[in-house]
Amino acid sequence: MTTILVVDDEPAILRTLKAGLTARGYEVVTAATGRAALNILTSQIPDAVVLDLGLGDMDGVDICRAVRSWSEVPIIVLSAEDSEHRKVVALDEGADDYITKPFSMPELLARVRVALRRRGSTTDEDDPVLRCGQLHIDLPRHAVTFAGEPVELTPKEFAMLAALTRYPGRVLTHRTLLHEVWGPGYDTETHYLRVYASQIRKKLGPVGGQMLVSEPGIGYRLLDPSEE
Amino acid sequence: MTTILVVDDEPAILRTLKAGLTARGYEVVTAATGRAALNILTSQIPDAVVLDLGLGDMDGVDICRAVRSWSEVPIIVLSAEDSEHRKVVALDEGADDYITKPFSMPELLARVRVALRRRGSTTDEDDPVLRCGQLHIDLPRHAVTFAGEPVELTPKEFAMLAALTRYPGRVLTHRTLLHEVWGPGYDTETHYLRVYASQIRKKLGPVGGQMLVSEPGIGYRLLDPSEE
DNA sequence: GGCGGTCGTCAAGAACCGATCAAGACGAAC
DNA sequence: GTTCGTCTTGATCGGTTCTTGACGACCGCC
Repeated sequence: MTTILVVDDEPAILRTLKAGLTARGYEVVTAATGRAALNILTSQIPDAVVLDLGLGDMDGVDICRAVRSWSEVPIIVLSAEDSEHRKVVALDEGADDYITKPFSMPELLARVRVALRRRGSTTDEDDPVLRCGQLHIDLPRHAVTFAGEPVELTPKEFAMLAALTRYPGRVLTHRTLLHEVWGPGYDTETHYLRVYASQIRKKLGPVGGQMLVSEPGIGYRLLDPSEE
Repeated sequence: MTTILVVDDEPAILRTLKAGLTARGYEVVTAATGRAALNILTSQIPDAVVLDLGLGDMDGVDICRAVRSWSEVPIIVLSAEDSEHRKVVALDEGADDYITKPFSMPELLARVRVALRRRGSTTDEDDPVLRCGQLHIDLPRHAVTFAGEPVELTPKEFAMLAALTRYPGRVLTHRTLLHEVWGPGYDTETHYLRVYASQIRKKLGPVGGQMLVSEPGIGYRLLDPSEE
């Protein structure tokens, strides 16, 4: 879910913006004061910020500067002033875009899309990898290694092991696992689990295989060595 | 040295822009036609582009779209038209900003700084030639070579191979590939992928063909020799 | 010790998926 | 309108994976 923080002290504009953005499927968080906005931005960073410069309690430019000290979240500034100097200052202090009121909703939405597009394309960090002891599961690559050695798993085997690795050390019930891997309607096919548990253990080798333990009558669990 | 490409067919504006940007220490390259601009952009990618939409020989939006197929260079669009629809289209087709003429030089400079600031933080060197082992893909020219030998690909084949080469060694899911090449609405047509994977392998030859491997049940992947 | 329940392993058939070939549909260029 | 190249769709083959059944091991309980 893409979340957008909208900051404006005029309830009418706030309402319009929220409606327009929500209609496009964004999750909208609102703030009516600069203080409230900063509070939100220190706890959960949204995917973009739409910020009215003319707030009651503080200058929008100060908010830009403050936010920029800890986050690169795109900021789209709205302002009633068409002052060139104001624009330049806001843009230089961290705003990514500056729209002069009155603005059109389609244009604002287009500029929001631009801001989000950029964010999406630069998410070039390393893959999120699930770990449990020597077991590494790279979800986007669908690659599994144990003690550095690659492990070849079939799709179902992979799904089952990934489900277990998501909650290291915790028991997943038969039902939960079947639901996760086979989908609904397989709640009673516990035999599948035995077969796949066996194959996974075999493929993980004599050492790794011992990580996958069954809790009789309940389900399966992946031992988390960091907890022992 | 920071280089900016300025595209405008009116000599007077071109001169003004060049003077303003040069005074701020940027290296300025100019083009008076869309064709000239694309020529420059296929060989050396500047750090930012200032593009007038109203060119004599082609529509600026088409330039945006074309450039976006191989580069993420920031594009700031200038236009005499204040049409909302035009703005939305340009922004959605790849423009990063849209300024309506007449504009002020300080504002333009501020927006150029915003564009460059972003680029600076995403150390994302913009090479229009993708490489993966002996495979070279020249995006702007739609040219592919393997081991120096040219490979003739159809548009769809090219798009699919380019998508894979953008992430060497990574699995792209069936969904992702279909989305990338055929657009939304083809999520289930995995047969297309098999047909095209087969054709690409054939055209890459016995050696190159082995680079394209399928991850059963998941998607396809281009082997990255530098990783093995 | 016998018995029912659960778990683990093995193996075979079925179902599915991927690769390839080939023919028809479609669209652009002339 | 014809021709050419590309895209789409169908058919088939070979291989892998999934499902299913059989069987033995283990445990707690009567």
